Amino acid sequence: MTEPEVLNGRRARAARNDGAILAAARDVFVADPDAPIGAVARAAGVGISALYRRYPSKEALLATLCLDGLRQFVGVAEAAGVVADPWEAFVTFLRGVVEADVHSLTVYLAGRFPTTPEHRDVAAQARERADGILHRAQQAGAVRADLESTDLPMIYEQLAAIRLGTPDQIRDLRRRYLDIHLAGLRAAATSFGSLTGTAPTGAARWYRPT
Amino acid sequence: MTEPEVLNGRRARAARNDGAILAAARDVFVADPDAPIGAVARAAGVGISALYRRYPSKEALLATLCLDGLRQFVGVAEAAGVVADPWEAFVTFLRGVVEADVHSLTVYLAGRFPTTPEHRDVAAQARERADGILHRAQQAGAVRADLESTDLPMIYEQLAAIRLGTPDQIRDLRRRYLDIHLAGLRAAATSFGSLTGTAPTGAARWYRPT
DNA sequence: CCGGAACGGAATGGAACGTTCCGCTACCCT
DNA sequence: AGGGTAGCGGAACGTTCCATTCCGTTCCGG
Repeated sequence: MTEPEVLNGRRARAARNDGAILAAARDVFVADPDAPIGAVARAAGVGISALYRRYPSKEALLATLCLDGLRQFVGVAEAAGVVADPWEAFVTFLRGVVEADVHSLTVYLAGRFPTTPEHRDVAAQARERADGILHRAQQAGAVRADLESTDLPMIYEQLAAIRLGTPDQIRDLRRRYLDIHLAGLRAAATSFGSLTGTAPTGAARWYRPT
Repeated sequence: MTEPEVLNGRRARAARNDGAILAAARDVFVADPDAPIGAVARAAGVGISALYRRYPSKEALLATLCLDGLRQFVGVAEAAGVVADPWEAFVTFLRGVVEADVHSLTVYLAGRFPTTPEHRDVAAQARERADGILHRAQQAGAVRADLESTDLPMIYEQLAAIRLGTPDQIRDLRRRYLDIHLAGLRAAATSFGSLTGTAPTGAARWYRPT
């Protein structure tokens, strides 16, 4: 990059499009994983060619988006990991995941494109971080002991299913219902009764039934 | 119906198909509201003609299914309403709604066909019954007071989003996560903090963004 | 033994969508 | 100054999918 900040004209526009397309794709596919690619172009304010110049196919775009989501997930977990109080770390983590709607970018999109080893690597990292935060909170006696780590994705899934109204309303509602989940997840809530049934097995999650 | 039980031959088969088609439609559309109508025929073990003989269009079938779902919802609420203990009534009600997957038949399907006044009537009845059960539990000090009646559909929605594995596994998982919700909904859980944000407005629920 | 109710499944018509392609613009480099 | 081309908009193409229609067949009821 020679003269990075004075990029104007054609190149500048292209650089801006890079970001605009990714952001638009994120918004569109989070709202509807089956959205047509033309919708992404429209949302980004560009033509279809601008998409295909950057990604060889829809699948490639989805794969990129998903990988970004996984990395963001790891970032959220890292940020929450440094919170001193185990319960607060757990809460910060869950809020972060829900806020960034990272679940809609990862599990929701998985199964719609061929996953790469890199996806699996980052996903494994993500799982590890999340498990650490959960176990710490459980050993501190803050989170109920009968919660398993594979329960967490189910909680994201439930909150990601809230899709009512504008993005702002969605965010507020998800916060509201995360409050309810959190109240039910505290160790003290175990006195109301233990969880019935068993948590899902981890392997089953990475595909979607058609 | 002359000789109702001795119906054999053509008529008997037709009568059986009536039920088989509805049951198959229920299963198929609960699993995927966008399923093609051919999938229903296959699941029912009949040809497409058998469907179109009974329903003039896919929309009509969906409308019937939805109305059935609403009626079932009212039935569940009635059954729960007679439980003496307010908290137990509330739990019975929620468990019934989740068990029957009534939400997937009503709100999930709404917006995919033109609703009739009858739909609205039964839906209003359903809302009324549900509100009664909730308010009774709240006035008895069993359910947290900051829960609104429009929060309930959001809880169904979250649980209906759990679609992992076989129908049996789905049922078990939903029970498991309903346990967490219930723990968070008890009045005692208010001590962990009040709910943030506001419940959705009722009007917004009866359409789905495309 | 005939009329038609009930049905299976192929045929039809149309809509949606991923991808390709064509032509244009305006910037870069010499 | 001006050719070469990166970048792009959007029409066109070919395919897939699906609701609905249609036709031939079967077999009950009278």
